[in-house]
Amino acid sequence: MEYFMVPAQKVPSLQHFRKTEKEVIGGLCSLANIPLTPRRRARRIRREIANSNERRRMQSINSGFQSLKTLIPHSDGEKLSKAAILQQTAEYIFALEQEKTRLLQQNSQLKRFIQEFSGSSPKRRRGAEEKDEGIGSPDILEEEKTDDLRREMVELRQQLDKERSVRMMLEESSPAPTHHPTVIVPAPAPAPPPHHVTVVTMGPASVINTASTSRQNLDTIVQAIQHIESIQERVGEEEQRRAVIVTQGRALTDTAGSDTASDSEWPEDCSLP
DNA sequence: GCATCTACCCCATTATCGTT
DNA sequence: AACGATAATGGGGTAGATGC
Repeated sequence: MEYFMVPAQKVPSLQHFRKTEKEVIGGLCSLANIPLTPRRRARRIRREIANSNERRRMQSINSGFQSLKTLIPHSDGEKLSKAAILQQTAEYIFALEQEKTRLLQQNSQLKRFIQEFSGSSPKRRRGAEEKDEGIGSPDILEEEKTDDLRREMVELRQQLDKERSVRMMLEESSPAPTHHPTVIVPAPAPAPPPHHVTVVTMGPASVINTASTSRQNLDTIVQAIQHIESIQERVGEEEQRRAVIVTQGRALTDTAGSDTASDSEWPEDCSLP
């Protein structure tokens, strides 16, 4: 994180970064020891960088899938393909929306009951009595109405308790959604113009954005170097193995004419001018 | 305005690995 | 062995930035 805190004067401009990038690329080529024309060499490096970027992109997509997986109810250790994760997420959202609608309806129903109860205040009741005077027995009607409401209230309360217990059961059976830290992928927001950007003039978020972009570029190059190094290592190991075989006087005749690992690794580059 | 570069996205292909 | 899922890779398309 120290990387992001460097004072503006000490932060190299992207122009400078490009220069160092070229140096790194030059180093990469010499490191790989590949007999390439400069154009092909550059192309090769660009491809490595593109591959690294693509790898990172896929990783971010996968981390998104993992985040989704933690949010949908599923049993621990259950294997879910990406397609299954998407489908189940859609189903889960649909179910949640339905439940929300149902709860909202229930809520408004309860509100209506409350209003009716508070509405049947002594004052209003008295008025009703005056109006109904002589027509029948208002007290009995009022009692019936109250009984009905009471019954409905009890039913609703039972329904609510039932819902609650079902929900508790569901929560216990399915793992609680754990919010693992997800890989934060820089938003595809247009990056500020490289040459006009200094850390001084930008807000903290922009600083992090630009710095993280540079950091990512560096990471990409480092990954490319590591990739080429690993290829070299494999080639070296292969050569060592062959040397051992030769010194032991048990060299295989077909080994001499076979392609090297590097040949198969760089087919296009070595076969074309 | 145009050519070039770069980053990003998308797709097809291939390799690998686990499951049936 | 067949099959499905996934990762890696190569290559094309495109939008935005930049230099001329």
